Amino acid sequence: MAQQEETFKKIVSHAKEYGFVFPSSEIYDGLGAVYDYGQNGVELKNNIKRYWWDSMTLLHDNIVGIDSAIFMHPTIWKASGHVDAFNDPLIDNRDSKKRYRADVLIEDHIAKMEEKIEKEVAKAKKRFGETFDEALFRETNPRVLEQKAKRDALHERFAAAMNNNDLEDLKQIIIDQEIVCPISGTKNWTDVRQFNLMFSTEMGSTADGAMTVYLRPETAQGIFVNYLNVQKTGRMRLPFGIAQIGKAFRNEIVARQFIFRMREFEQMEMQFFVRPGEELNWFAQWKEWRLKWHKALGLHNAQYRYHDHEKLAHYANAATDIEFEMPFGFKEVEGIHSRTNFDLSQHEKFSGKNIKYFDPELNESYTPYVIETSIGVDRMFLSVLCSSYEEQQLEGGDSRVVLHLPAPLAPVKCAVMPLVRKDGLPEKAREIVNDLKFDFSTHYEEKDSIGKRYRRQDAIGTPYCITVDHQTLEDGTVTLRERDSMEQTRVAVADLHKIIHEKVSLTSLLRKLA
RNA sequence: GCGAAAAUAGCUCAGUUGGUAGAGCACAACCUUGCCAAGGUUGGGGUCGCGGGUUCGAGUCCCGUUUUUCGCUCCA
Repeated sequence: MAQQEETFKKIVSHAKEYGFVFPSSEIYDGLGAVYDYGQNGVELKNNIKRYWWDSMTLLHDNIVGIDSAIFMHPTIWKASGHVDAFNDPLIDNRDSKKRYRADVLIEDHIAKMEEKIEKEVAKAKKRFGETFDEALFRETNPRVLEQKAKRDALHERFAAAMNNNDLEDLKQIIIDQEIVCPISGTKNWTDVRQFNLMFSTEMGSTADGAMTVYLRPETAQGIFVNYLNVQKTGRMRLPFGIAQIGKAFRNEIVARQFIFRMREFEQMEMQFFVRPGEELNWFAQWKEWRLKWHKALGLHNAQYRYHDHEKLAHYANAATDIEFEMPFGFKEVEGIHSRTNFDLSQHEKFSGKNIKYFDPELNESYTPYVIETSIGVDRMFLSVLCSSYEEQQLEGGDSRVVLHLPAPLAPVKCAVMPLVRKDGLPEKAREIVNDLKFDFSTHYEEKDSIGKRYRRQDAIGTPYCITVDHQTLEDGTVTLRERDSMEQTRVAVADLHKIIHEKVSLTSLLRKLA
């Protein structure tokens, strides 16, 4: 584990040193949990997005894309449940230094009261045996009734406090009920504080009553509120999907682990609309397809697993994560959720508009069910970076750091370098660059020894290095050096385009999915 | 937000009981070599995270603050 932490640190510095990821606002000491993508990072990220987008929109004739705005009508977040669910009242125990959700503490306490009642009942049952009338006992036993009354009173007070956002009363409940910290066993609590995980800002001038709007905490809602626009204008029939890539924002209490959890992040989401009753079949299908998409990358050392959710979110009737083994353990990279018709029904309720789908085959209207696939671009980026990174020991005691990036994702596809900086070799190399640059991201390098230049390209994961030497001038061939094997082959300049294209184009990846 | 540790050149770090800021790598120019990094010469680059205090004098001691890392906590 310690070694993996070391490796992770090295990956983070490598990402900065080679222009993949920089801390945001670095010259002002940085901004917590916000990062910028550098010259190589942005290329890698764009390539990941392109791979996902094409796999959705090109390979499925029933999936189309949209790009919805980050600002949306605030009521959308009431309908989706984010206004309530993203507001957590938190409380700390001063002795154990542990932080808890105040509402969870109280709910646990209520559950304990429930247990007490059940214990009473079980005890009586044991005592009276077969003749025991459980229903009657529950309604008449004074101790059970007393417990029930206490529980109901607490429940009512708790619900009121939550509804009114009464943080003081939440704390008072914890004090009154003598709830102790499960770790320290003490009642030394701080005040309850509210953490709203949605960023908000004002739209319009404050003079005429500005409206509070939120930066979206997920991109999905932009798809839900547009699904009927797309369905009607695109003449889509169920089942069909809408894909979107975009930024989302969450004011995380603690955001750490590099770009794994950021306050501003990017999602690639596809919402797939299906007939009610068919959702679990489609859920299984997408679960399979999505893992295949990850595995098609053929990442060095990559490990994946499914993690099925036991405790489901309020909107879901099935959910699984695709987890990837990062240096800090298996972590969620993608979520696949069967969201039922929760979101669309909520929007129907809150907007007052009929947004049902008319199914011409069944000749009836209904609210579609939704399967969501949602992937964090930045997490995907991190997983690709981590599994590609290798410190390789070479023969003769040498070592190199190489990124075994899948060639179609690599920020630079090939580097052209003259063996020496004279005899017309630089000019010849420039000529080759000027031919290749229209189709591939191509670097030209003439500084330092040839070996050093190879190492620099290895460090950013460039699949091919093309070296121009004296023989090139005579017979029009160059050496083509492959990143992973370091092997060199002599090829004609005229064949370069075809050879590189075969290896670095997205097409080869996409064909694996078909 | 709580606790612990850290902050000196682009990177990795040294800097003695407080006394004129250093090394290696990297970077730039030139020379040399020419197929798997670290040859030579020269040069650029730091108000030592920031703000106070003690002192004749602070990178070094004291206080505050910011940021980062780790742990706790949270995670649709």
